[in-house]
Amino acid sequence: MDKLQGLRGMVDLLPEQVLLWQWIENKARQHFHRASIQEIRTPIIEPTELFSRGIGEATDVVGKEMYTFCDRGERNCTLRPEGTASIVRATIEHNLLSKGPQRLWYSGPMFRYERPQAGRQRQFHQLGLEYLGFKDPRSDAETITVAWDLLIDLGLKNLNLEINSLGNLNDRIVYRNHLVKWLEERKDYLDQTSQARLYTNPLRILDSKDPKTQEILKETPVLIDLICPESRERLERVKAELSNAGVPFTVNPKLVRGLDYYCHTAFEITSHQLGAQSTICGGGRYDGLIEELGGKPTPAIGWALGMERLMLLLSNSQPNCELSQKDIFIVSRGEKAESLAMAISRKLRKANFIVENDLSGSAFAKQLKRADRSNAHWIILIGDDEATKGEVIIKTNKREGEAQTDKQNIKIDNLLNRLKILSNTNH
RNA sequence: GCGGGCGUCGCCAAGUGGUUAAGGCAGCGGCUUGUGGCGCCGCUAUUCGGGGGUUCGAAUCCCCUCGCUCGCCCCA
Repeated sequence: MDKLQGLRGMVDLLPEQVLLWQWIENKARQHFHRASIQEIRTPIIEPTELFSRGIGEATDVVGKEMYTFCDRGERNCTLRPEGTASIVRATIEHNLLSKGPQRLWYSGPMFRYERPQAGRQRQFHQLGLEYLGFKDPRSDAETITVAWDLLIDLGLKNLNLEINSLGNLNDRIVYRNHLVKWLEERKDYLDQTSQARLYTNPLRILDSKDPKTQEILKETPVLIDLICPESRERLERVKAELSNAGVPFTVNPKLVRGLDYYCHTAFEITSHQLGAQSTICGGGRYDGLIEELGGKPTPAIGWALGMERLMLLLSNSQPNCELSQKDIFIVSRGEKAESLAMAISRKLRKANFIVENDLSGSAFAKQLKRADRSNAHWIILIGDDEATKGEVIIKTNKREGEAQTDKQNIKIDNLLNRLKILSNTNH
């Protein structure tokens, strides 16, 4: 019989890792809550068209990375490769903007069919933020600041924030022509992929990691010099607000993002400790997307951060999320005692104690060994003798250096009170 | 989709052509049929990701395949 395995690029989160995830999720929830940002949850399957129209037909994500299939009703479906399109769809579908601008956050699995590597999986998780109906440059600054503060609060160090302005649609068309013309004159010096990209997606050439291409790009005209006055003003204001907030950043004129919908402000937070996939959080403004998807023209900005990449950084610095502490470990042997242990464990749980009941039926010595390792504060021990007398033995778990511990017999009726007293004096 | 590295027990591993595949941790059982971190003893891979081939003989060599991993591409 062959061993069954999970699908390539799909990763299980084991109990130990889940603790860290929960810790992060709680932090994030606090930050969002305090910034008046509300959670939204949308399905992970959407009509394929939502993404092909929203993200852009020519992008890699849509072109070759989507999990697309037909359901039994012949609908063309896709597992979401990112969150923004879904949020926009839901916002339009339920007319949320009629109540005014929306500050929303989401988290959940995304799917992209790529070759897995460090910081990249086929199912991965994003935590994201969308400000819909916000036009003022302060909204750009606020979203970025929320991301920054969260990451700092999580204990991350050595982060780099880069921002850029992509201008408006017209700016990009003008710039694109400009850039293509300029690069055509130097075509022979470009690397293969960049040459191929010259007419399909020339802006992405700016991102090339090829050293020779990078050398040429040093001289290249940059979009930021050609953007419209409105966009320039916005960038200046965003910079000013970030400075006011004490958030360090650099302007990177070559920062372009892979999804078509971005305009004006674009930004990325990266860490060199991540390997090749160094972006931990990325986003930007998408003023045209809502209209593109059938809503009224509405400005918006948002970002997403990769949970797995965050975990990668956090597992180096091991934050202070402790293993769940246990209050009580119950050891029992014999049918009468075992039944009593069942009843007691339930009673104690109702009183909010964290209790593990040993169900192995193995010898006392074995069960006690397990109790020892369980990190429980107290051990309750029940044999048939005790069960018959209507009592249990309670001991404190051994600590380092202690040779012996007190044990005392207690009537079952007094157990709960006794434990309450003990837990008040003990910790 | 394209490159490089790797794949021996639940985990960490030794072994690089020759009779029964080290060791450690964890697990289980015992010493102690009912009282704990230690110790001692025992058990736990007919099999080296899978399939085929070379050979008298393969975990060790060759081919294919699957998986993991790192990088390219791209993105969070």
